[in-house]
Amino acid sequence: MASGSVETQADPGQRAADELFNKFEAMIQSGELPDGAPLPPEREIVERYGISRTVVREAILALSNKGLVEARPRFRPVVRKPSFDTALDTIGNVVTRLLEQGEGVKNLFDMRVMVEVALARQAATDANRDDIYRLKQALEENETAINDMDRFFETDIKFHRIMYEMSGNPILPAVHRAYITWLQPNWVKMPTLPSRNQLNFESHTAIYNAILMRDPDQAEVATRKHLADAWDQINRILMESD
Amino acid sequence: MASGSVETQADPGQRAADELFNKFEAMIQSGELPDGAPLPPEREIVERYGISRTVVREAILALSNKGLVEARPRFRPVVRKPSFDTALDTIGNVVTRLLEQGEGVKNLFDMRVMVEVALARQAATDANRDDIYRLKQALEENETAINDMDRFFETDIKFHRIMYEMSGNPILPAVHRAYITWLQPNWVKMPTLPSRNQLNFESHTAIYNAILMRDPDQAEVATRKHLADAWDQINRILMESD
DNA sequence: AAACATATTTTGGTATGATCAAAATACGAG
DNA sequence: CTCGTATTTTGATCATACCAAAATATGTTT
Repeated sequence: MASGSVETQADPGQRAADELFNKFEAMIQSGELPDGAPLPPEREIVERYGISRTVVREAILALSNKGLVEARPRFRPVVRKPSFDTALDTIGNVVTRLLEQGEGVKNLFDMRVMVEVALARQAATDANRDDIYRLKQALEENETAINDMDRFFETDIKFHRIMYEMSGNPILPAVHRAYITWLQPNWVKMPTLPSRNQLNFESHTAIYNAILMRDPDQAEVATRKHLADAWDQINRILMESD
Repeated sequence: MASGSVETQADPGQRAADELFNKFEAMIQSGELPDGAPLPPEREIVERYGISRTVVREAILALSNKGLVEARPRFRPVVRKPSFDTALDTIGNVVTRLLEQGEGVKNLFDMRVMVEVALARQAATDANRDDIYRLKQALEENETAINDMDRFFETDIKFHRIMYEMSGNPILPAVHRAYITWLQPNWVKMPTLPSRNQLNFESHTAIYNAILMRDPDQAEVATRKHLADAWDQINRILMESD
């Protein structure tokens, strides 16, 4: 298995750019380059490390591609501390392409259903008073927004977000954001009607009630129904555009 | 708002390298550059598109960073058709760093539990004869390997993999692979004993039986217990190394 | 003729230096 | 102090060159 005894720690055969990349990655990780700070000018890096600009650019490119810094075309790259969010952002492009083919969207949506069902069950079992309060809050906001398309959209997402947050696992809100980001484009084409808002609000209520009653099975049923409705609507749109 | 009349379709402000990147991405997507094919030499690309090598390199760099091609240091980059697997590979580095801090590993593990519980429940509800046969097959392989550490390890993973595959959703096997890849490093330090293998095999059996009995609740219980055991062992190791 | 060793050519990685346009900054007028 | 303009920085791109490793061609041995 092991190949040699070259002990430059990781892999010695790496290019200079990789080495620089690692240095910056470490600096970002350690906070020496705080979140939001701009990277030094390329030429400065060049002389500080005694390497060519080519290498510097490639390293920065890599940082950018991996989401460790945000680099708008002509601007100084800005540090973005890595998080699960940025990690998911990084693969956004690729995922988007993947979704375009075959059952892509359906598969991702199914994953979402799976996760949300699990969250609902978990909530029904474990949610504490505070969680439930927050959920209720969101539900009420949702209700007051039934006639305001934009706000309903927002509060709808928020209700779900709280479900993800209730898990207490910081990975899950990131997953939620990813679902939103990746599935949204398929949603927006959908004409929103107040009647649909009303329906969705009722679905949310059903989920909330099931959680309140500490009934995982009911929470699952309500969640499935809610998402199945949503899928129906999406699906109808997708069919039309084919 | 709108700046100019530069109509390079999408967003004109992109760098030359991005443009080239997109071209290659399209070629990969369309199969014009089939999976496994090496990219043309840099200098050839240079003259074909009339751009500088800098740009070519940056574009290739980006392809590499995003996982669309695989580029070992001194070798010609090789096309790797994007898939959920490669997408997850892409963020592997970052995720690994993220896991190192705080409750990272625990959080990812909890996600895994959540997903596998959902899979087990789903399997108990939906698994068809063929699925169950494959699972049984894996279970038997698992049993015969109890005294062979390496093979047990393999068959252990395979058992779980089949659970992920049974979902019929191609995203899930990719997720499984990601879990394995990201959590593995924390596992390997763990001394494996035949007695532990025996225990794990029994856990697998319990899950299998619950699915066979079409009992989602029992499938959930068995899965939770199995993974909780695994976590106990991991945790013990992590504690020691602190 | 096949296998192997060696000489050539190709090609990726890196370094320099230069140019251009846009961004950042300094500066001066109102 | 604010705003517009002149300077300076700086990112993006290009052209060229060199080196070492990889790919390939060539010749030698069995």
